[in-house]
Amino acid sequence: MKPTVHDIARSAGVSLATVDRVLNGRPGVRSVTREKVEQAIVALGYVRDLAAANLAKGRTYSFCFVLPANDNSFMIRLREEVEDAIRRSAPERARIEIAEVPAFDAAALVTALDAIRDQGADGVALVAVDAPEVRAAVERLTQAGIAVVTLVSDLGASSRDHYAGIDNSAAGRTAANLMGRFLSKVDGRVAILAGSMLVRDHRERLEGFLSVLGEEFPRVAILPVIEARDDPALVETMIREALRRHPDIAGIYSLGAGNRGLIRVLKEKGTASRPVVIAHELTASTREALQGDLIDAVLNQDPGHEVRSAIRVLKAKADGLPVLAAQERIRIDIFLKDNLP
Amino acid sequence: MKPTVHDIARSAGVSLATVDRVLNGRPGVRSVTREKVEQAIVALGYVRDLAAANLAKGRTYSFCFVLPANDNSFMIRLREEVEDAIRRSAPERARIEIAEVPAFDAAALVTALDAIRDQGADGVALVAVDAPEVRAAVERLTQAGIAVVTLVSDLGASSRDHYAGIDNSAAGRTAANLMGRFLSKVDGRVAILAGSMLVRDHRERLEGFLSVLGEEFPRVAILPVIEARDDPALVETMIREALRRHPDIAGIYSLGAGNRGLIRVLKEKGTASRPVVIAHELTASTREALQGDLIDAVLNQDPGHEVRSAIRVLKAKADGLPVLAAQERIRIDIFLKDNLP
DNA sequence: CGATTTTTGATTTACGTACCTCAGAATTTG
DNA sequence: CAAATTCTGAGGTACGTAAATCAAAAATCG
Repeated sequence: MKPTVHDIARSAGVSLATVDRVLNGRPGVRSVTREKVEQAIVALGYVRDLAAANLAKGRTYSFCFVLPANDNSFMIRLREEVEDAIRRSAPERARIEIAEVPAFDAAALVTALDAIRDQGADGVALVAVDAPEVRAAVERLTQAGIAVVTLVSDLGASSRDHYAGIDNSAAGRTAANLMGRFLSKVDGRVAILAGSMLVRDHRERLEGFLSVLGEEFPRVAILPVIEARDDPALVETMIREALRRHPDIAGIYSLGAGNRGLIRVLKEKGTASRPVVIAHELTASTREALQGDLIDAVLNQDPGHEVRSAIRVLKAKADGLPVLAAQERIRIDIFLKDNLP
Repeated sequence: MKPTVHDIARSAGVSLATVDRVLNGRPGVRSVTREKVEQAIVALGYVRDLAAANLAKGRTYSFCFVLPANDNSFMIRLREEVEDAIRRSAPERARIEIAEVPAFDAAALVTALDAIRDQGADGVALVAVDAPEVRAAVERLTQAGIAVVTLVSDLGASSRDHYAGIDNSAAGRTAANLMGRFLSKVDGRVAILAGSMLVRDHRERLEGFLSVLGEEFPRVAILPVIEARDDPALVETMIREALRRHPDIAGIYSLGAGNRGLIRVLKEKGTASRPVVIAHELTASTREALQGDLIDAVLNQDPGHEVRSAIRVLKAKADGLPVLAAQERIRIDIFLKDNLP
């Protein structure tokens, strides 16, 4: 049988109250006695029953997800996943809230974070905008004992407790590897389509892509990066223009969002004469394009996993427990049309 | 505040005991009263506090993992993951045991399963051998109210509650897609290396591989399947022989285990003149081969995820709760050297 | 109708932990 | 050495649910 506090009290020759004082770091225990109790804890291999403890404490976790008010498919999915989690949070003693902030707006994000700190919470998950003032706001949160997890997009060198998202540099490198091999003996140049170089994840993907393509596939030439602000309409016109001006485009790496526009152009070109295309995020449109042979591969991060992982980590941090790194690693899914879920 | 049994009793105008009778399906409640209580439950949105309930019941889950006594890297990892889970099971009111059975031995597996049924347990996870007598034994388990999850290898058309493993047919198709594209303009034939066609997952991978390669890359010729019983030494000699007899081998799909032997041969050939190689399962040796440019891609199933998922599902089934399908889908990881974890 | 059976209520104990109070013991201080 | 202070013990209540007992009420039967 699993040892309980009673067993420890008996084994250490002290009362229940003293064991409780030691376990919960309350004052009023001589160091000699404290050690006796601690030894008994180790000897018996006692582990506190978290369920019972939370029941006794009447503890409810209070978490807040700060999400950008973006309307691209991915962010919509992400929000839905959080809402799903909220629905499932009832029996898990967790109260999860969503705070929406304007996208790419560091100041608004800071305001939201400070508001959370003032109201109090056990943990915060945020899609980070990579700016010094955001780093400072996160610092204030952790200082206040609030667990902080960055979601999807990380915050460089900050005091956040955890990052629930993919390794974007590895994603870029992987895309380059696939692109290089898919192009194989084909001659031609590669176009890169990004949202904005102001966002950390896009920058990292680009960097990884360029480094591997340069090192391992030096014969593949690269066109200047096209920044289309993740906007389908803008993507469409810019890609159309690029293909017109550079008829030798043999590959396109779309590392941001707004792929609907890209896919419209590809559909016109047709399956046979289109370039090799690698894109990010499995959405309704990229999935359809994959199945219709308009896109060759989609690199994906699963927003459901990211949200659930963030919650698990926030809970663990709130309880002062370690996290299972292997479980919380967010993987880069590579989807071809043959392994679509 | 979350409603409790007391709130329901008050709201339905009955006593706590009656609410308890309804909630736990105990007899002695008129259907009129039962309905009153059930309406109150719905109206208040009551959800039973599982933690408190388990505490009260003193419930401990008892699960058993039936694993083949195989010594390939993958099965060793799988066993380690279960052992890790056992270590972490203390605070989770779960008692997990491992039962080892000879590999590929349906009779032994049946004996083990029946023994578990006799001893009693809440759930069983097994690496299934696809045989009618195993199906029958699983049927007996589920009849006895024991949850059954197949792990890694499924059992066709059986009464198992869940399968914690990858879609092997999709894995084979994906391998074919990558192989076809990596070969690109190269002429030559593809060799397929399998463990045994008696195992369901190998059969499914082969099937998927052949179908996509045949349909989408008809110019790629395929050599007869080499069965090397997942044995590194045997793999080595058979592959060496195949390469000698067919100097035009341009690709190798290794869909089983024993890749150490394959890699030894590849190392001799050298990075430049080796064929395109796609293998399964990320182990120390395949990882090294990937990094050393001896293998092009590794399709992987994460044993840690499989084990944790199996446990989550067994718990849910034991509690009569639904499982989150999206969370429990085991994904096919595609590793190139650029996205190794 | 009374007797019997079924249904319901009231109450208690328990699970393992947290947290509180109060009294008494041990220790330190003046 | 007495007084003040610091520890420690004993006991209780609570969290939300399960499970049991026993008595009372209601329904059903002959």
